[in-house]
Amino acid sequence: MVEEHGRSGRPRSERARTAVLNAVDDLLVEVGYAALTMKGIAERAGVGRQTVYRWWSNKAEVLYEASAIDARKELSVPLSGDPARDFTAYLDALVKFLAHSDAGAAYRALVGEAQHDTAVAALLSSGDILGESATKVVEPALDASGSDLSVEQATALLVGPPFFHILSGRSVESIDTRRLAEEFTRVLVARRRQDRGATAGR
Amino acid sequence: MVEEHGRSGRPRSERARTAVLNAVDDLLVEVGYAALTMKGIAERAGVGRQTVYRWWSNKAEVLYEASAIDARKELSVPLSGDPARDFTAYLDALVKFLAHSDAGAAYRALVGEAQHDTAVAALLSSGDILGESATKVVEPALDASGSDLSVEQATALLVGPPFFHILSGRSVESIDTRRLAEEFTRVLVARRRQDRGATAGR
Amino acid sequence: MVEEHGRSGRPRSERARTAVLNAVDDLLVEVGYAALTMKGIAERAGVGRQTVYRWWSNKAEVLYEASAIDARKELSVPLSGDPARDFTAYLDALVKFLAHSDAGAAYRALVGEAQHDTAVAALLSSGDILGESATKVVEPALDASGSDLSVEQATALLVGPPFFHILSGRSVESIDTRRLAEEFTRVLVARRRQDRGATAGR
Amino acid sequence: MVEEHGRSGRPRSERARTAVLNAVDDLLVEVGYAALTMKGIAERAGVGRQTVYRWWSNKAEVLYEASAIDARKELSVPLSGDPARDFTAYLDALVKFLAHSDAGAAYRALVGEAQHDTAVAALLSSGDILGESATKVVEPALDASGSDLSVEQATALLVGPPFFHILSGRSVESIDTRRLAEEFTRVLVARRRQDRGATAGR
DNA sequence: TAGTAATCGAGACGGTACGTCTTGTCTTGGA
DNA sequence: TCCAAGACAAGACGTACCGTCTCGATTACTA
Repeated sequence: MVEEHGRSGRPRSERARTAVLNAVDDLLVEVGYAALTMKGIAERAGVGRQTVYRWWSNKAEVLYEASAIDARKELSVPLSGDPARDFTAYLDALVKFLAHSDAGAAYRALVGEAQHDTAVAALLSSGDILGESATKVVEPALDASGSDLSVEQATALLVGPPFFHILSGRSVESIDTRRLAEEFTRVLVARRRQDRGATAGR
Repeated sequence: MVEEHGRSGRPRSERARTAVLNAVDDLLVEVGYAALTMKGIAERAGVGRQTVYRWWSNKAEVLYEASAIDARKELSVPLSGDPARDFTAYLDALVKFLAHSDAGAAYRALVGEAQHDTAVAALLSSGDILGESATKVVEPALDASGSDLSVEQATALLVGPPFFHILSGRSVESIDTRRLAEEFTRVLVARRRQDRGATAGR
Repeated sequence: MVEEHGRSGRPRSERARTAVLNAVDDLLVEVGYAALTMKGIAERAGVGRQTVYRWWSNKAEVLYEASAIDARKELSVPLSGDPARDFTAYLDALVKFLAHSDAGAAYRALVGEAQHDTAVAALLSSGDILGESATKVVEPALDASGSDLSVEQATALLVGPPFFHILSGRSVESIDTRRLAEEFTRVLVARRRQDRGATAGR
Repeated sequence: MVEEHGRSGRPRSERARTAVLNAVDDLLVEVGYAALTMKGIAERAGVGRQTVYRWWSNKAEVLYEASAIDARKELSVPLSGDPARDFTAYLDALVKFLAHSDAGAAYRALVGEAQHDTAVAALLSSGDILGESATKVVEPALDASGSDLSVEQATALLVGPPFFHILSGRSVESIDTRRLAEEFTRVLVARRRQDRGATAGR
């Protein structure tokens, strides 16, 4: 990929860009999301404030760019071919991400902000980190199962319970990922067995 | 319970209290959570700022007190005795609450804030609105089903999918509450049929 | 003197009155005039705020009542009959009062406040502490000298120089009270010698 | 002197500076010193509060900068060479300044504040407006007279009486500047006549 | 090689919420 | 009627951050 920018003028400083992203990473851990400010980011990065505003319009955007790669990495699990095993592995990764990782804390903060800031909501929708990662695990099994659930519905069934558990402040220890994976598997399979019958009334 | 206040001194003004709660209700709808400020609340209520700070330590507390009653009311559904029907009714109420009501918008904002503010997290935990309302619907059916799921696990299975769907910004229309209720019912029942067998490997 | 008050009702509490005056005395020394507040006075005195406001309308009034007696005492010097000696004694007392005593600090603060608060100005005029004390020393000598200066003019000549010196922040050490007394004496005497002559042109 | 600012960064706005100084001038006349607030100054000047605080630490500093130039101008009198005439002219200017001018009201307020605020006291000492202006009139005559009074002592003798008169709230009309100038002249001269003699006892 | 133009760091700008403080008034129960 | 306690509406305090702006100083591409 060739280096290209709007024609002439000084090119964007890669040094400044990475300094900002690192500063956000550090500050999120040190002071938390609430105390994270554009001013603080710029000062920590040793960068002018205008430079931050030039490339990101608010702290959510910086944070998103700074944590999205880590998030995707942490939510990526190798597929074994055994659905139940893969679901369990994914749920383990998901719980670890949401409840214990820095990138997960950033993600939770962004989801929180998105509840009352449409710009942040759009940002999160543009790269649906949780949805994409879950889809990779769910889609193959869903196709094989013959279930009539949409991928979206299926991922919500898989991701929803632990997501709710953690975001609503319940204890992480009481999440039984193996059991959740089992129940999810059963839902997919059950659907196949009842092709003609139970859902006829709908 | 007798009206009692710390012995001497002017008693708390009920007029001021309700003015503040009403102001918060109004302002949330008018300007949104982000633009909701303690200063703005006080001014709208025609109340001194000190008076607001005296009884609530931040906007989350005021908002919680102002919306909790509405929230509980909106999430309360009469039980018919037919689990599947009750689950559907509850999920309908839940979706309507989370996605369309003012109290639900307040609740989502508070859940968001709780992700990076432990005080708000504690506040929400102190009166677990979603958990309590779901428990009323889930517990009777769970007891009758003989399933070994804990109430907490079961409510997460019921509430999690739509909760995730809405908070992660997916379209509300694609939520099929009847289908979710069905699957949830199946999970409870399935467990009973397999008392000896499927879960033995755990 | 008989205890009298407006007819019926609870009589004024002498305990509260002295507690307030003592509190003001203490607080002036401890925190200074700027940090002296009606609230602070009431709390320090263990008295309701309304009680303070009932009897004094602002901190200047309380301070005036609390320090006027001390002030008068500190500025009262016994007359010897020798004008120069009496003037020196008075000036010594004046300098000590203005520059070093607590009552003097209170007086200076009140004079300061009087520059932009007519209520305080009226309060100070009502009991002209400096004028009265100076008059006691100046008037006898003035009468004896036969000078045509008014008492007011003469006191200003005596009190003015050290008053200006201290209130304008000059070093107290450079005040030579003996010399000031001498010059003042000379002014009184000189006037007599020139009854016919120098002032004819006026 | 070259315009220099700390190297980089946006330079100080002269527009904001003069707007603040003008606002203070106006507000002092309109609302008085007591009701003069940093908030009010900023709003009147159409300037952010931070901008005011950035360059002046309290209202006294702003007021000092805003009125010092006027004060110096009002207290500057041309010298005729005739001491008595110059003293009278100076005293007239002084009385007019202290009792009737806006800059004088500001000065009196600052002197008042200085009685209980060491920062203001230091500010006034740093540019001794009254002392400097008086010195210009006193020093030449003092040198010529051969009196052993220090300049400081002599200025206190000249300035003190009207200063005391006005700041202690006495009527301005009863100040006889011609007479005060005469007496002051006499003090200087008297000293010369008694080089050997009267002061020997000291 | 000079000119053009967008970048960079720094930091002042107008604006506004923060949470605290004091003001002077009011409303209790008790003396 | 007074008193202590303390809540009330009002509004200034000094600080923090917002997003914009204006500097001088780089750093490329373009002519």
